[in-house]
Amino acid sequence: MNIESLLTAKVIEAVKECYGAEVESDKIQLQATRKEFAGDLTVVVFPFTRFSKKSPEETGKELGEYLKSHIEEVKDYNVVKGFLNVEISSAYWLEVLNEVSRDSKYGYRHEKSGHSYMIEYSSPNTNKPLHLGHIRNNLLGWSVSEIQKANGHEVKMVNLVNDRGIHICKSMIAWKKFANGATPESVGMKGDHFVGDYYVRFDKEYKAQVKQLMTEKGLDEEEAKKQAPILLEAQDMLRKWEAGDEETVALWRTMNGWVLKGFDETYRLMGVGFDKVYFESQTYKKGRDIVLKGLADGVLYRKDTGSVWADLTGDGLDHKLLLRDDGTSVYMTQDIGTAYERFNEFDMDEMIYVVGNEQNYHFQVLSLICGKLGFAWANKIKHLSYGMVELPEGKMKSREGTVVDADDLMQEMINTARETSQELGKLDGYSAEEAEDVYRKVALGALKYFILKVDPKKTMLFNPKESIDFNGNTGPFIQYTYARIQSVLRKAAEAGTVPQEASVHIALSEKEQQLIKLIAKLPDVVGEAGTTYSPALLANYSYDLAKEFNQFYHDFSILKEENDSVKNFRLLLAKVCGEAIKNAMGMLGIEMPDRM
RNA sequence: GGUUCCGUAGUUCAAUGGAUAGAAUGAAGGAUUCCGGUUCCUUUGAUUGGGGUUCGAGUCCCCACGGGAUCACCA
Repeated sequence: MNIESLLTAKVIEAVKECYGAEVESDKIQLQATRKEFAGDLTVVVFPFTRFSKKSPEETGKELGEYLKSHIEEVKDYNVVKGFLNVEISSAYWLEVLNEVSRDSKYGYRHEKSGHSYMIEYSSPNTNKPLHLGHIRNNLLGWSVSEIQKANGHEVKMVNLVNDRGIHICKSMIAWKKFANGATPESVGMKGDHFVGDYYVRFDKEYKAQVKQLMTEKGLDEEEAKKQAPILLEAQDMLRKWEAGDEETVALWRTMNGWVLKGFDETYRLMGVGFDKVYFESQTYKKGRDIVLKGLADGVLYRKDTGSVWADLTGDGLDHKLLLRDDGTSVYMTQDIGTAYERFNEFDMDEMIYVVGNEQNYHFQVLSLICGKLGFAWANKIKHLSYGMVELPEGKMKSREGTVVDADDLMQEMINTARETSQELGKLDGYSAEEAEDVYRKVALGALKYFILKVDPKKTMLFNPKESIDFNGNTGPFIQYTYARIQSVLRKAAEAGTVPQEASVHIALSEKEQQLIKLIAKLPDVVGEAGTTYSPALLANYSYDLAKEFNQFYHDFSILKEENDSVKNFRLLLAKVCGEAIKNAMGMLGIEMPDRM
């Protein structure tokens, strides 16, 4: 039993004993004592004053006295205003340290929780490469999945690739017209970039045609936009695709193949992956039958023109189209269909969609309609919504070409890491390959940390230069601290000292105890996973830990300590701290280099 | 305009309704550097405004102001 639950139980007991009142455990507020006060854990006593009918100070003293005499580990207590600060014995903290040191997977829950999640993230379009916004999506999706796994939940990571529609046809038309049979291989490009270029090429041609129609034929802009020949060609191609035209489907298959191969490379470098990949081309017709059944059941209604709608005005929303006049599906219809199939297939406790906040409305409506259609799983649909990523130069706008490409960005980060590192020459003795591996870890660590440390729902500003700084609240700073710990341990090992379990007779200094306390907090931080910000919590926790270690390291001579048992204890503390950092950062997908 | 999210030091980010709102970075000064690009200390500086609920509000409620997103027979 850890000290928190013991304290909670005893406080309940004390309130009953002293004031004859029953309180529930969730009413007991325990928090880490602020540094400026003596003590380790603080009980907020305000809630009990209504039972004690005494001042907060007096109540705190009575409870403190009870705890002190009933719990061995409670060394002392003090009361400041309405806060009961409890001091825990050093022996307890040392035991915690020893316990943690035995568990290399510290921070992970080892038993299964029995809960299961499906997490959909990434969900790219196959007409252009991934950009900075996708990076936030991918990192969040992957990290949240890892955190849920660490909590003992079963997690299925899935990707729904949007591989059909007019946008794909645009790239296809442009390729047909302008490529002269070129392929990614023939021009030496990544497939997603190659296809993306033709998408841009389409847009350029389209704009030129619209302009031409306006000046030469005197059409107004709206009309010109509808009549541009290249757009008509793309629309025609979509019809052919849907009709299963062989040549069109073959081209579609080839070009999608190029793109997906490119995506795979990006995902690999980013360090994310999926248990299952869905393709919209295989699912886009789903949902239609469900909607028709809803119509038959009177949950939905049909307009004179033939289209099918859901009336959500009763829920403060609008009417939502589900089937067009011609009977075909829209995005919402497909999502209802895929959700239905997924819940049939896996019956998970929660289905989390990691999608940008521009689709908040969509998911609100999705859950609502599924509920109206009578599906029990409607409230298991969760939307992990995240804000846009902006750059110091301002917003990304695809129209203005200010979109930051994911591959380019990662490559630039790696280049920066290489330059900084080579200047400092700390990797001398490493082979070129080993060194490259370190640069990659640092670069991606910088990127991931910077993005994940921010509350997902907030619009954030990504500054590449700041992110790769070796100081401050950054990934590389934490990696650096970790590398230094490894270096100290190597040095110690060379001298023949390998940290063993620490003796319980050692007197702990404040700094040492502080560090142990922080390490002990890791499972709680991971346990926050239900909230959407848990990656941010973990990131900021890792930083606190690294910073605390630096202070600890600065204050004590680890390698020069002459007392063997003290030296052993400090080495052990360093080792455990390093492992905690590694585990916490691991859930963010950030790798720790042993040297950098 | 409707809906919704956000608004915290110069800047980038924190703060389960709890104590004197924390870091980082920037600027100024000082101390230290046991393998490390250090590290530490001091100074500077913030809850958009107004009401309300509460023992207690950056956090919850209402209003105003400012910003983002969304409001397609696109996905």
